[in-house]
Amino acid sequence: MRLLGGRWRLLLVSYLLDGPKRFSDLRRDMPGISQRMLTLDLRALEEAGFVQRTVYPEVPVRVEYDLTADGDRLRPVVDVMREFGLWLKARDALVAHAESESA
Amino acid sequence: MRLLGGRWRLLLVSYLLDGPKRFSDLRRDMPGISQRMLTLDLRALEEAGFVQRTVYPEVPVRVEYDLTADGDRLRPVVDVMREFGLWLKARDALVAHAESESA
DNA sequence: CCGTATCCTGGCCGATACTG
DNA sequence: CAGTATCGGCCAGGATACGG
Repeated sequence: MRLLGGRWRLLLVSYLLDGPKRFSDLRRDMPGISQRMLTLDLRALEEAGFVQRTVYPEVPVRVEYDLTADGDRLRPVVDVMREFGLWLKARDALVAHAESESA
Repeated sequence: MRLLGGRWRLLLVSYLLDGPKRFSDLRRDMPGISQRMLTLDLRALEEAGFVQRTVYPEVPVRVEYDLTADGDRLRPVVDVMREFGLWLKARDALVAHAESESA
């Protein structure tokens, strides 16, 4: 939980599971995240050995983020969390519907 | 993550998966948690419909916490997190060992 | 035994401005 | 394009004391 407990990290990993992404790709995928948090979370995942950062010295510069083999170990975690999240959303929608019926 | 992101909640659920527990049982199981956080997290899980709280009006009073059917849906989440946590711990132990060798 | 009330601290996180 | 620097709000979480 210390590693994954942040608001964005697991979501970030879930996008990287699809393949390498550029910084701007991730910003687009995650509307609402600040540049600062994206950087901080990427750095934390990099230090933990889950993300590989590659800089291509072009102009303008291109930076790619990719999961390492260790990072790919997060796939089952992401999958089960995603499944649970969907179920939870469906359940709460049902509850809300039932309440509007009785009202 | 909003629901489960706290430091203790998933651990709390993992203990409740074994069966109903009393407040004092949970305090024993989770050394380091404050009475305050235990209460707050139990209340949050109760409000979310994952935990059933039962008060037995004896003297002294006995209170039991049990997972609901919905709460039991967290079992796969707990399982996968536990597995990942164990793997991570083993990996970091290996890394620490390798570093002490090279030093 | 099972809490609540109160106070306090650290760090998550966002907003904004600036740079190679 | 891909960041860094700085400031500040807010809230999770801990410590302590008290109550039914």
